[in-house]
Amino acid sequence: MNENQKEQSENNPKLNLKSIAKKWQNVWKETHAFKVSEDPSKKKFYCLEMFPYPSGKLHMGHVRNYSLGDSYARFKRMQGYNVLYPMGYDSFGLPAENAAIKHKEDPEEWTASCIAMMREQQEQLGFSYDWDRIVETYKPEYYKWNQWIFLKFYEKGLIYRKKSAVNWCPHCKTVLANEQVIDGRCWRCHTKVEVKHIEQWFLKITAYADELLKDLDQLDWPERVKVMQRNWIGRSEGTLVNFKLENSDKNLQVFTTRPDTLFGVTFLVIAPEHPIVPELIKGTDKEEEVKEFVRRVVIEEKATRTAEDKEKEGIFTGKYAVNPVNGEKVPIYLANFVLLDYGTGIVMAVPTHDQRDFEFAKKYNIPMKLVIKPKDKDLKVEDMKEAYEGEGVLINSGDFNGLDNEEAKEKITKYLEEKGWGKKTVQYKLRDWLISRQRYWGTPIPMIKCPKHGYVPVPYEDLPVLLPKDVQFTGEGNPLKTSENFVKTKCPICGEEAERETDTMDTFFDSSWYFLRYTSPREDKLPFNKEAVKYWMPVDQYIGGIEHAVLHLLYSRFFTKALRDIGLLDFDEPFKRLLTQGMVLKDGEAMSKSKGNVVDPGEIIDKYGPDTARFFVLSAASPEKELEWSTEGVDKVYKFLNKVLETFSGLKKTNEEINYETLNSKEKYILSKTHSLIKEIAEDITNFRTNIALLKLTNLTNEVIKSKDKLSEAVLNEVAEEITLMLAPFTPHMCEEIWHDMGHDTLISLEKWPEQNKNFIDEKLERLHTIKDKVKSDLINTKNLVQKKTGKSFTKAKLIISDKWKYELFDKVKALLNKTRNISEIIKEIMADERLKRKETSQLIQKIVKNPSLLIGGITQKDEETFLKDFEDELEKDTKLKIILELEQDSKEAKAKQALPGKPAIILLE
RNA sequence: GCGGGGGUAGCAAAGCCUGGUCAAAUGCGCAGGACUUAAGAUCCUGUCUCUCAGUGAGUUCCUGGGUUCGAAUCCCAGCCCCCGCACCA
Repeated sequence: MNENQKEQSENNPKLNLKSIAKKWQNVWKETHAFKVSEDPSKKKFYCLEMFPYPSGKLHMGHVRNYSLGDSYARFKRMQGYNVLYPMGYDSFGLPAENAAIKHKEDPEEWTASCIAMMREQQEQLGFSYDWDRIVETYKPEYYKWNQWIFLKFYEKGLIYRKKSAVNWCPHCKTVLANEQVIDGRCWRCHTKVEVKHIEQWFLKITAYADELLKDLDQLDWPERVKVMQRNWIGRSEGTLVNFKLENSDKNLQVFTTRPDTLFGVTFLVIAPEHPIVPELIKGTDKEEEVKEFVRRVVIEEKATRTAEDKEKEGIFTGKYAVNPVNGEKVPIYLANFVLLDYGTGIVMAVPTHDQRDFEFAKKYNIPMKLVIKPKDKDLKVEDMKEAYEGEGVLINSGDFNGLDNEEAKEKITKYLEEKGWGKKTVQYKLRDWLISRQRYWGTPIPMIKCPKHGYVPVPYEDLPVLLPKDVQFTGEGNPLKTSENFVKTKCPICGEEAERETDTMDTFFDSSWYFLRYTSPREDKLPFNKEAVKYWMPVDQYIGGIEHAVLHLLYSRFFTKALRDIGLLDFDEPFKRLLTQGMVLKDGEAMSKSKGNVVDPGEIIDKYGPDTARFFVLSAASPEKELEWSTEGVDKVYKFLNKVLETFSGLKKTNEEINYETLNSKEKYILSKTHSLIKEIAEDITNFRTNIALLKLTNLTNEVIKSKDKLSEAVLNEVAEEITLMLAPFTPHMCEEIWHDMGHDTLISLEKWPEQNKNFIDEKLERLHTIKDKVKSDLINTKNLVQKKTGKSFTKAKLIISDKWKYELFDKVKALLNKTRNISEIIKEIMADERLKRKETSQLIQKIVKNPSLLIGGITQKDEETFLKDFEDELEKDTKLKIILELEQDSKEAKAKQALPGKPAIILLE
């Protein structure tokens, strides 16, 4: 488009991608086009995007996420599904509170205004949400149900309070869940996390560890997300073994996955912060020394203690334990590499068969004992440079000698169980979910602390416990503590003076069930309406970032299971299918303010309109992969869309029946291609090959536009209509405009996906046209080349489509086909003939056998002729050469030739 | 270490599941042409190597083997890259 045209199209409101967007957004709004309700007569589809934290402005990641979701929802709607496609805001959290501290703003107002801004941008992009179902977690009508669920979980014993070492972020001034600590740092601000020992509220997610693990198998999720969850849950089977403390009747219980090495234990190691340590060393001459060690190691930050390259360090306690199976006396050590919160916090060490124990034993000169011998060689303790962790046969293991070590694991465990010295067990890495937060902007935990009755739940009828307004934001301590009205209350049991819990809930609590709320957002008797949930849930397609692989996605699964066990749900998993979309990059890096490479969606919408932004973001990369932002790419899309709008909006709606027999080959070809695509595109969208779908559509559209003069009105209208329908999920505003212009009075957004007419599909013709392009370029090349070389100019060219050896082949295959249908046999037979031994031979045979009609001419004579005629015209135009097509009339050859047109020979004539 | 995903032309990126229409879509880059006073835009063509007035030949999809009439595609082994988890006993 040149400047003039550009101006024209921008001045002409009809052709302006921006102004039509507004227009159709208003129409959708006024007609409540995307409002849905439960309709048992229709199949439902629940399409969900991870709801945003309302920071006020959309970033490209949001645009990508929602463009994917919206096109999917729109596509499903066109396929006839009753589509639930909602939006909401995860609107509790620190930024609002920080704004309050910094700028003295009211968190509620601040949040509301951020939501308003964000929503406006979402509306500008034309997403087809049912805005009547908006869910905002900071509103009492939502968080009331957080509290309700909290109380239900509490009743069920899924919530408890305990004192433990917790992760404390000094920057956010709150505790964090394990899932929120990444590499020893806060997930939000990346500050190094410290350890604090305080009493906090926990959610018993570990009660569901096994089910959370097992049910992963039934989910249609990206493998890597499932793997991350599996790792996080970290199930391992092993054995608990009791070692007697020497000169005492105390037991030291260890967890091991290698009971087969039990006879090789030469020492025990205890986590330094283990509660047994003080009594163990009390009154011994090692007491001071050990205490000093514990102080040093435990005070060290969590992050560095568990770092990979951290050197193993330990200290002997002076005490011994007794190995139950052989009565051996083994020394007890403390060491920094043993973790209190995994297993029992006490480890049996077998230096010969565990690398860590090996290193530790070397460093502290502890003896070693070999108990497993590899099958193919002998080992000697003195020669060992590292532990032998492989398979083998047991030695030095009493009655178990000679057993295969895998077998020994079971036998030894069984033996321990019989003797009462140990038992089989399962360990998880998953820890209970700490949900207390010492911050203001969250759901108040509905508990009251009575001096007499301890923690007492707030009665259901008193919900919600509202966030007070009269609080001080000082940046120090929990603001809730500053509201006397809030803190001071009466005990629900005795009516005496009591204090409210001032901790609030982790915001991940809010997001763990919001998808249920969407099904019945105004329900006021329960968190959600059971019937509505029954109709809509589970979510059929969930779309969001990978960063929630073990946070939100794990918590929501847990909530679903827990709510099921309370009797509110009757399914096990919330999200059937998950797409984790890739990041949006600029210059190979994630967009960030500090790098200054942020592209603001607002500006893009302003400049190019929403359809361009959506189309680009969907077409530039496959959804799971990273997307590199490209200004030129956006320009190209913009031009393409303008071209489509310009060309298609001049057309009329289809009212003529197409008389297929009378069509020329170009028309048949375009029809065939369009109708093939109807199915292909639907499949591509379903499988999130969105970029491929758009690529195919672009190619087809360009082809149609290019050859529109060769198409009859009926065909052009028909094809344009179908293409517009197929583009509608992606560029809905433009398509509404075109649809309307064509003379339809319906909304294209609510139209049906086009139906494939199989009669229009002609694969051979499509092939023919592919070959045509090659022939054309060959001819032009040859002409240019020859003219250059010879200095002569040519006015005529003769094309000969013939392939002598193929005819021979055809005859032979035909003869053989009477005998057998076995491809291999036919091929072998024919390959025996030297004259026919060619690269393509076997391919041709395959084709013939699969489709014997080729032998009597697959494409009709008429097709061939119309095709060639078209072709002739086109060639002449492009090459300024008169083409003489030589059709050999000998029936057999002609038929073969028609069936399989090869690359023709070119003869130029002066 | 455990687990996941990859390695395709100058680059980016399809194809692989379901082997043959694959010298391999598409985009970028590069080259040539058309249109233009020119630039831009647009359109057309080419872009592994050789050959070339004639349907051509050779060598390719990380490497090496295998299956098959036929392999980018299936199987085995190896090399390399990216990502997640990790002193979890």
